[in-house]
Amino acid sequence: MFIKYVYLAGERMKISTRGRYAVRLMLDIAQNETESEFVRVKDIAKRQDISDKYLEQIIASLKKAGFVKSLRGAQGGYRLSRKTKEYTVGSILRLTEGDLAPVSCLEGGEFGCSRADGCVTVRLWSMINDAINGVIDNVTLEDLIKWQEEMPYIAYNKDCTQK
Amino acid sequence: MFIKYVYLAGERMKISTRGRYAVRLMLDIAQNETESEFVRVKDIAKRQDISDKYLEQIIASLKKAGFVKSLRGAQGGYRLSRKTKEYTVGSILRLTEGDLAPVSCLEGGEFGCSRADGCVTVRLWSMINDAINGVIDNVTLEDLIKWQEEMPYIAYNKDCTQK
DNA sequence: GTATTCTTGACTATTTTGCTGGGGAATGTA
DNA sequence: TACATTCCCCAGCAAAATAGTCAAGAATAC
Repeated sequence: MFIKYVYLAGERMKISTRGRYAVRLMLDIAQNETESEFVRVKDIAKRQDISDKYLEQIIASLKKAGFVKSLRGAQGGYRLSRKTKEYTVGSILRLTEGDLAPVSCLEGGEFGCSRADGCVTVRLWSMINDAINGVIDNVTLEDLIKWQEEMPYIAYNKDCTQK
Repeated sequence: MFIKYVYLAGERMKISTRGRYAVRLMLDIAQNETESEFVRVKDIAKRQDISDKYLEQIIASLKKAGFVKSLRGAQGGYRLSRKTKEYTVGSILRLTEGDLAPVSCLEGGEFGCSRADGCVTVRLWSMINDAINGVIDNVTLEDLIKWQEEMPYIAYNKDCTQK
């Protein structure tokens, strides 16, 4: 044993697999559902190369929020409950990641900070927050699909092979 | 015991205490150093209400990167090695938080993803990345100080009472 | 010489992440 | 009605990251 600890970059300010998988999940359903057919988790799992058990867990929160409809039993599965342009990426991410504010102070409610007005740095965090929201609240599932169609080669619809 | 588990929002997409403390630390030094005097960690810890042992750890990486100069012994302490406008918030955060890209694929180098070109979602993560960098790479320590001076009441120079 | 202050490195508790697995309930088809 | 299928719910767990703490040592000013 020569090396005991190897420093790898921290994982802060990262979107977790839950959030990323949720976006891919919704995108997959959007692209594979038909008038008459539901999309099975098992198939999504295979296409996206994600554990189906983990996907089940993630889709549960999407179901709970009414983002998808489900049907049990044979020929069952999931489908979107609205049109693709009605889902912003932000709405999907917030369901699975929680509030995306870079510091808790900004979250408001129980976790907000009462002294936020007097903090310089909070002004900074607030700017970061606005910048992030400016993107995720203005990109919809429809946009993602459009981007994919514009791609001249095979699009993986996988953000990465990595975790 | 009635409640066993309480679900609190996840901590993803959050700037860690290390990063937030580092910004406050630099700001504190900037505001308290003089021509002849260094700023002691102990004093910063007291002013900022952060454990001095923890601050020592954080300032070590700032020292290592040449962001601050130090002097040991009595009357020793730390001071900035450059002008306040030469430190962007991004440079400070990246030192303590690592790369701030929201997904590893974007980091390039060892952690980058070779297939990034073919991913729709990566285009999205990339937009978020640009938005974040657009803020943190354009705000300097000098700006923070200016903001604080503009504040009509006592500014805490603490982003929060919270962790 | 002595008090002070930085410097280094190891250690630890807690939380979060990223899963896995078991069993049950509903549904369509034969 | 039997049965395979599919969603649904809950429990648990290993690895990693976070947010520190602790102890001992080296340099410096007075």
